[in-house]
Amino acid sequence: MLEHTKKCYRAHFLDLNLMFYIFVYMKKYTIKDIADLAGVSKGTVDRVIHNRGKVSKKALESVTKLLEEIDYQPNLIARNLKNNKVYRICILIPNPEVDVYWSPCIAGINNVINELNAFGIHIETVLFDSKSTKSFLDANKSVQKLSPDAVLMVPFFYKETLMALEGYHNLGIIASTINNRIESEVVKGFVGQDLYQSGRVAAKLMQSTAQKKGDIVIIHIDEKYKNAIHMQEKEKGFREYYNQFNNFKNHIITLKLKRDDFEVSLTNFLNEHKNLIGICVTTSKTYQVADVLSKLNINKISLIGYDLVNENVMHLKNGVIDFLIHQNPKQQAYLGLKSLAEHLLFEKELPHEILLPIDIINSENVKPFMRD
Amino acid sequence: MLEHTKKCYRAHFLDLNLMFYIFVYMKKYTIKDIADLAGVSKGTVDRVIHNRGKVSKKALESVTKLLEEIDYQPNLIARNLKNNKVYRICILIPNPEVDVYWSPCIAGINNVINELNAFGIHIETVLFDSKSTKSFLDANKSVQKLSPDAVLMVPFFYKETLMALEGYHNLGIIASTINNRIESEVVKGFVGQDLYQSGRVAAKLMQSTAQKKGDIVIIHIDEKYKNAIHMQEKEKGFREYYNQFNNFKNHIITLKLKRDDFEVSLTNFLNEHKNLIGICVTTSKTYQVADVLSKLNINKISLIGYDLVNENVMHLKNGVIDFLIHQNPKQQAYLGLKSLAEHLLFEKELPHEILLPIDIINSENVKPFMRD
DNA sequence: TTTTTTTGTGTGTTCGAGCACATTTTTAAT
DNA sequence: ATTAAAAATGTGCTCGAACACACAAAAAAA
Repeated sequence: MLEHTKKCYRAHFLDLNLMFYIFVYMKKYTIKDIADLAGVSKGTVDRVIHNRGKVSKKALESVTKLLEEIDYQPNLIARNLKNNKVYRICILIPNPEVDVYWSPCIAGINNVINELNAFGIHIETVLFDSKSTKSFLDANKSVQKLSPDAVLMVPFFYKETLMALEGYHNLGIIASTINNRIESEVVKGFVGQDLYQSGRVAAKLMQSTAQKKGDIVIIHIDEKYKNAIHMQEKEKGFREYYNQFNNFKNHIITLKLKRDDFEVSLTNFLNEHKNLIGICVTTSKTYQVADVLSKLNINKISLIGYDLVNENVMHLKNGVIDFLIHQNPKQQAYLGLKSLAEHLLFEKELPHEILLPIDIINSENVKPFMRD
Repeated sequence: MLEHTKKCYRAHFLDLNLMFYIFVYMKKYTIKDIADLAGVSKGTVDRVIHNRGKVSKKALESVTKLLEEIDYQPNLIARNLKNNKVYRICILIPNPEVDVYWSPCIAGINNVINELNAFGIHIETVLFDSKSTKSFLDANKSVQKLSPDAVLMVPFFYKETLMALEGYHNLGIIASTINNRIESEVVKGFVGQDLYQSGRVAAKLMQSTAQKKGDIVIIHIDEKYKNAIHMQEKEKGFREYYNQFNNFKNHIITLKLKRDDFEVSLTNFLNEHKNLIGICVTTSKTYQVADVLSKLNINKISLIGYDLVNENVMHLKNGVIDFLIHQNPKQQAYLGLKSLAEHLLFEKELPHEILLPIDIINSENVKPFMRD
C-alpha cells in the first residue's frame, strides 16, 4: 500500500562478505502531496490534521487513512517559520558567586543559547542568593512577572518551591527542576542524579580504595540551608551498599559539622578515631576536610567527596582526595533547558526525568570534565 | 549606535538582596529590516551578505556597517526551509555482530536520526567485517558510489583508510573519523578519547585499588587485526604514570596473548608471578582474563579493563573486575554525526577534534551508561 | 420555488532567506 | 548627443505549514 512513495530506497543486504547496509530512505510528504493524493485541497488536509472540523465524513476518512498509511510527519522547519514565535525560558539558579558549585551552569546555559538562539529561543538567567529564602521568593516573583513560556529551577527551599510552583502552574508556565527532585504534579520534568545510587558509588569506591579493616565516617557539612534530603539519600545509599556484605563488621559513623568550629571538631574526631580508614563527604565542601587532613599530615585515610570545584580538584591532584563524584551541574542546566526548548519548538514530549550518569573522577581524568 | 533596536530589554542588577538578572533580549533583525535601515532593497543586502558582488561601494559600506553593528544572525529556520535540501551522511562502522563493542553505536546513530530527520538529514549506516580488509574496502567503495555529502568512519585498517580517504577527498565528500585518530589533511574531524591519558587513568585506578607492593602486568589481547597503536598509547600512559613516582620500584610487565592458547598461557604466567598485584587489560576482551581468574579462584589481584560489553559488566558486578574504562562508542557516533549534520545544515564550524571524557565505571554506576 | 442558514471546500497570504530575473542607473563607446 | 554595454538595484517567486477568508454546495426555513 506504499505505492505513493515517490522515491524509496530499499534496505540492501550484501552479506556475501558480511558487509551490509541498513539504508532506508523515505520520501518526505507535504500537505500538498496528501491533498493531491486524496483529491482534496490542502485546506481540507490541514483541517483534518488539526481536527478543526468542518470536513465531510468522506473527506475525513480518506485523508485520515492516507496520513496513517504514509505516516505523515509535518516539516518542523516550515511549521516553525510560520509560527515565528520567540519562546522565552527562565532559568533560576543560585548565584555562583555565593556557591561556586553552580558556576558551570552558566556555561551550560550559554551552550543552549548558542545552539537554539537562531530558532527563536530566548533564555533568561535569574540568580538568587542560596542563603536567603527571601531572595529565592523574590526571584520567583520576578520570573512570574516576566511570564515566560517555561521555567527551569533549582528548587533550593522546599516549602517556598512548592509555593512558586503553584504560581507557575496557575499562570500556565511549564516548570521543571534540576539537581533536586520535587514530587509534585505541577513539575513537568527533572534532570539530575540518583542520589541514593551516587551514595552507593561512593561506598564502592571506598571499598576499592580503603584498607580493609577499620571505621568509616560520613561527614555532612551543613551550611544552615538544607541540602538535607540530598545528603540523607547519599548516606542511605552508602550505608546500604556496605550492609549487603554480611561479613562486614566495621563501623560507619555519621558526623555533622558546622562552619564555625569545623577544624577543631574534625581534629577532635580524628584524634578519637585512630582506626579510621575512610571519609566520605557528601557535599562540595570536601576540600575543607582535605585541608585538615593535609595539615595533620594524615595520608592513610581514603577521602571521597563530591563536585569538581577548584579546591577539590587541587586536593585530588595532590593525592589527598582519592575520588570525586561529579554531579555535572553544567549538563543538568544544558539538558534541562534543551528539553524544555525542544518541547516548545518541536512539540517533543518533555522527558519526565533525565537521570545523569554518575561520573567518577580521579586526578587523571578530571581535565576534560573541567573545560567549560 | 544601537538605536535601531526596536525592543531591547536591558540587564537588570537588583543586588539589594544579592539576587539579580542577567537578561538581555535583543530584537531579531531580518534582511528586510536591514534593507529598510540602510535604505536599500533586500536584494542588495542579500548580495552583501553572500558577497555576490554587483554592489556599489557606498551600499556595501553602509550595509556592512549595519550588519556588524546589529550582529545580524540569519534565521536558520527560514534559510533551511528555502534550501530544502536533504543532506546525506554515511557512517561506516564494524559489524556489531562480529565485535559487540560497536553495538552501542547503533543507538547513537538512531538518536541523531530522531533528532535531525525532520531537518532533512538522512543517515545511512554501512557495516563492515572487522576481520576483513576486503570488506572494509568494499564498504568504502559502496559509500563512494552513494556519493553522500559527508562520511563518518571507524578507520579500522590504516593503509586502506588512507586510500579511502583519498577517494572521498577527490569526490568532495567531507570525511571524519571516530575512535581512532588518523593524521591526515583530508580528515576534517575526529571524535574519540585521548588514549595516552586513558592509560594514565587506568594506572591511577590501579594505584588506588591494588596492594602497594608487587608486580603489575599489562595484557594486550590481540586478535590479529591491529589495535596496535591503540594499545601502545594506553601502555605508554600507564607506564608513564607509574614512572613519575621515583619511589616506585615494582615491575610493570607487558604480556601479549593470542586467542588460541589464551587460557594456558595466562595460567602459566600467573603461576610464574606469585607476587602479582594488578592486571590491566587494554581491550574489551577483559572478561577473558576475568574468566581465568575466576576459575583459579584468585581474588587478590586488581583487574582493570576496557569497555562495557556484557561479559565485562558481569564480572564487574560479581567483583572480579574492579574498574572498567568506558570508551563510549555510542557518544562517539552521536557526536561525530551531529557535528557533521550541523556543519551541513547550519554552516557550523566542524570541530577539528572532540575529546570525550574518560569514564570510570564500577559496579554501582554502570547502569545509566548501559541504557541504550 | 426562493431565500436563508449550515456545512463543507478551496484560495491566497504569511513567515525569512535565497535566488532568478526585470528594471533602473551609471559608465563607456560611437 | 545618442546608443550600447556594464553595473547596480529592486521585484517577485519559492520552500511547507498555518490560518483567515471567500466561495460553493447542501440542507433547512420561508
